[in-house]
Amino acid sequence: MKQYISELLSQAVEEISPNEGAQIIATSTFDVSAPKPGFGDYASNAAMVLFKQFEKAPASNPPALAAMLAEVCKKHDHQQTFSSIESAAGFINFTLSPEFLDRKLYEVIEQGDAYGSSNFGENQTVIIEYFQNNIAKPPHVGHLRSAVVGDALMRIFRFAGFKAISDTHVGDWGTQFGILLYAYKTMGDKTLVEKDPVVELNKLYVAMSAKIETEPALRDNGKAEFKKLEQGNAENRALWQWFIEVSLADFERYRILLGLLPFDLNLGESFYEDKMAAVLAELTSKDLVQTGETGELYVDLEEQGLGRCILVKSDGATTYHLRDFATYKYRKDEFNFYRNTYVVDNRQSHHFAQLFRIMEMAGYPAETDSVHIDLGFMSLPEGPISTRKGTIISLENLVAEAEKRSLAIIEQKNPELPNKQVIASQVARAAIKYFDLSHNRRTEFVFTWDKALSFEGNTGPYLQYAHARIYGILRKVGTTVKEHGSTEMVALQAQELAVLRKLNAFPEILERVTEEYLPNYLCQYLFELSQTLNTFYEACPVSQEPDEQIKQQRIALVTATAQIIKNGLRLLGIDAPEEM
RNA sequence: GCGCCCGUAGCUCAACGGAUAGAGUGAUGGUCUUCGAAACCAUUGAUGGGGGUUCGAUUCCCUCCGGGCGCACCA
Repeated sequence: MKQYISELLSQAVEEISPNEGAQIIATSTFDVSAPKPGFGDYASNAAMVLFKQFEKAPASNPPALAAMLAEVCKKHDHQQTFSSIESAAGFINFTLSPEFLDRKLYEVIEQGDAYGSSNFGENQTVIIEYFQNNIAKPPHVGHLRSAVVGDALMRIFRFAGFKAISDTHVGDWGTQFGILLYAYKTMGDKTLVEKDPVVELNKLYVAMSAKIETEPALRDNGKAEFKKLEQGNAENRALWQWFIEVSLADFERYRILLGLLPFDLNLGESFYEDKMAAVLAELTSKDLVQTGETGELYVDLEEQGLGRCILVKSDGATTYHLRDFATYKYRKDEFNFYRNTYVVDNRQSHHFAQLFRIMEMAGYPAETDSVHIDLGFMSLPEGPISTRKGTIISLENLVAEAEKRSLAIIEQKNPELPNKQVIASQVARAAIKYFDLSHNRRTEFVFTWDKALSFEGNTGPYLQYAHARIYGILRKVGTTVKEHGSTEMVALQAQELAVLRKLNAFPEILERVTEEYLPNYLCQYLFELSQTLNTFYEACPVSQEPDEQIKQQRIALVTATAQIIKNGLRLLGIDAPEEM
């Protein structure tokens, strides 16, 4: 639609100014965007932007030019897509006609679950790395954002015609595993660990970290254990393998608990173990690597304000930087990606800036083909989340608490509901996930139970409720939508038009999400759609509407709305129950 | 010291350089014998300070104030 409007406008400019028009269109850009309510469905700033480009302006000022352009556009809108094209304060506002919106309505119904999907992505590959868990650490509420944002992006990118590939990039390598090995060997109890592996291993790691704090020399023992692991020591390898096994099984449990898509790849950092030497050699051959005072190898980025980036420590062990270089290269070679993305909190911005910069210096287009989808990180009222200090809220507790609260509400509001448990868990997950998804992903926020588990206002359950109410109506009327054109179109109420306008915007919203990696746009849209819908049926009866034609039209309207809410929620990884 | 992010209503958050800065929550008042009150309606209230660029700035630039994060051998 924006494309169509741009063409109308370009054509109009050329017509108004036969001499300069074509040239100006070729060299300038103007916007077509969705304005605030009251200014039509689309608005363009073409008149204001283009006015000063003219040597001999066809009008005396931008508003006058806007008026001229609006007139010409109207003349060329042969399909009568718009009921009005008007200029106001220099803008040109396009209002979609009820006939167009009505056709759109049936398009939604016909396409059903596929409505909003596109081949926008042209099957290009997008790698999305998220939910980066560490071996031997239970995921907690701080991992939630990466998980739900990454999961939503996966779904949205696939829907938009990209080939999206997920990778958890499991943390299974590095000094911390040396520390864990050292802890297990000196303090571990095998039978205890076998009972509840991840929790017990985490306890060991926490305990050793505390010891190191008071006795820093112990750290070297941990580093030595990692060195042994890296050099292939059999005992360390076996233990490490065991840690990975139990941890991966545990992560799978969490994935299901949160209702996330299965992961395509779980390539741990250790996967790149044999791929680091080649990258190091490549960077060295490109003259990027220097040797430091104690023998460490690094890339100097001081001049670019990015400090130094250590690749190999003075004890010969590799760093995660080097592993990330190998990761980039592996992904590039293996998948020839269009975009390589990392859904990681913004404390790692510096790391990714270094990574992308160095790859650029080595001749890869990393600063354009890779994106750090940075997240503001979550803290608790008592301060930052800290595994060491034990101030963590486990995902299990979070989900359990949410289910408890949602079940209590169901008991109170809809005690006759069948499958209460199932619905309660769908509603609970909706509340938790939507809470994270609805914030701009960069926003830092403080987690509080009551906010994260709210069921009223701009929340996941609000959207589910709007959806379930529509199904309530459809159950009541007992008929489905008649074929388009089987009844005459009747004049629409303001509230009906408001809903139709919203329906039309869905595909454009999805496009924006893929351009900016911001799922909160979709949340905002679905919330506004649901609000518009709620307002609509406060004013317009459906099942009790006496006029059969109006009734049919409204059935189509709510059916299409339910479809979009359902599609939208699905893209966010949220279930849309028909009753709740 | 250097770098990145942020500052919007009492609170929590939106706003692709665009028009009258939107929601939620809270508070107050109203709406269920009429399709589901997890809802709806009404009232309330905000861009940290100062410069600049622009026809137009919450948005871009500079500066000050305030907050968060990172910066050479953790990941």
